[in-house]
Amino acid sequence: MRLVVAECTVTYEGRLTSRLERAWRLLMVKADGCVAIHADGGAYKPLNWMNAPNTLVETIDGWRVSNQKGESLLIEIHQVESDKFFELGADPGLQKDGVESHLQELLAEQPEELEDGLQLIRREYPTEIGPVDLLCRDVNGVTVAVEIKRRGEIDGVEQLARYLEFLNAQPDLAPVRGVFAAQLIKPQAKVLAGSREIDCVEVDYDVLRGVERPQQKLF
Amino acid sequence: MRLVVAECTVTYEGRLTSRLERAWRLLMVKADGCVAIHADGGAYKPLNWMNAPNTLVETIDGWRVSNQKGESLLIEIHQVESDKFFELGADPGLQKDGVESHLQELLAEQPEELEDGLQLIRREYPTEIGPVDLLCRDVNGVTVAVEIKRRGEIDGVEQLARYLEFLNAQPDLAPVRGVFAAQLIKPQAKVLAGSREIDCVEVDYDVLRGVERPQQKLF
DNA sequence: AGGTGTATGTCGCAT
DNA sequence: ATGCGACGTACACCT
Repeated sequence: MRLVVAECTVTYEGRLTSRLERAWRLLMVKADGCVAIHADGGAYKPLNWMNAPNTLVETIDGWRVSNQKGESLLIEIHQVESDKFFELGADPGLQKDGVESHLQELLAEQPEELEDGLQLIRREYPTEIGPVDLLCRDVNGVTVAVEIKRRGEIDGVEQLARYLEFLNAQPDLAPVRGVFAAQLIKPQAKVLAGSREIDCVEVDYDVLRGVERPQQKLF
Repeated sequence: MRLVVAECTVTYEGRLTSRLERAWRLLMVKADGCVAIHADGGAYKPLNWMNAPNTLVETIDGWRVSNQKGESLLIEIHQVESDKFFELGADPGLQKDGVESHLQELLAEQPEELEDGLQLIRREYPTEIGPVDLLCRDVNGVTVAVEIKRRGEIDGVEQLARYLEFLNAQPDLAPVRGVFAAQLIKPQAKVLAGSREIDCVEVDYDVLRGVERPQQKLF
């Protein structure tokens, strides 16, 4: 990894056009060739960047980074305060303990947390337009399609509506109604769900875990 | 900006749990206090980070970064190769050109670039499910909802279809038809738009700017 | 502070 | 390659 602290002026031309006026910034070049220009603030996102693969040409005036997609980053370098190279080696990578898939597991085990008497028919029920998170049967014997999101927004409701349209076209399943489940459902998503006659349920991840492993809550 | 190259082991607990095994990485601390941990590859996104505002406590073993939302980043530092501080000063900021808002401004001024005789009723017309980019009236007096994207993809068509559904439920506006405008519209989006009876218009940003400021193009 | 829409989103996975 | 969904999305803008 090469780290350069320099006073620079930058122009990006590609998916949009942007310009950075003359100032001191950090230029980062990683082993894969990607380039990022960081200011001293504004969170982790760089002001400008160019992902790998790209071509970096170093001239007397600065750097010209370009790629095959027609994007280009022109870095005019006026003064350099530091220019260092570090050999970091490969990274073992980030291990995540997921939340999204876990939520689906928990609700598949405890569908009655969504609605009294709800019983699981199948998880990841396959359809031509994609898998339905949970297919269930309610207390009246009616089929229920459940879409699960960590955060419930409009596009999740749309997704469920498409599934319902598809499932209701199958005589052996119809009628099928929908339940939209998420840890938090946004107002606009609730409005759209209401207009599509889809029920909304907000679920608490910690409660679900407690239901799953009640012994953790007893003492 | 403080740049530390160190061999470290990292644990993040917050919106999820994650772990980085022992390896050499770059630790970046910006003036606003935000912390980012970069590997030597994998684009501009850091492996882990903590946005400002937060609290950084430095101990003999490493750093503990935490915030008020209950997130924490534990950086165990085993070896340090470099630890440098640079005073970069404030950044004049990134100037962008060619994003959706500009396109919307230009088309609001020149709706006839979308369709002959089209007249603007209102920009950002509010509905319960979100603002319609442009609400217009066509040469026959029919209401037209315009959705503008930089790049026209399926979800943009879906968005417009939702607006049309809601607008057509209002007797004082109905019937409302849709126009989907973008610099480039993907084939699938065109197909979907066609099936929803939504017109597609590809607009040229440079031409729109020329229409707005013709004197710039004359010489 | 909270809600909503945009992003040079990025990233991963399936087709 | 393209499409699609998730992301600790981040971020600006508005109420």
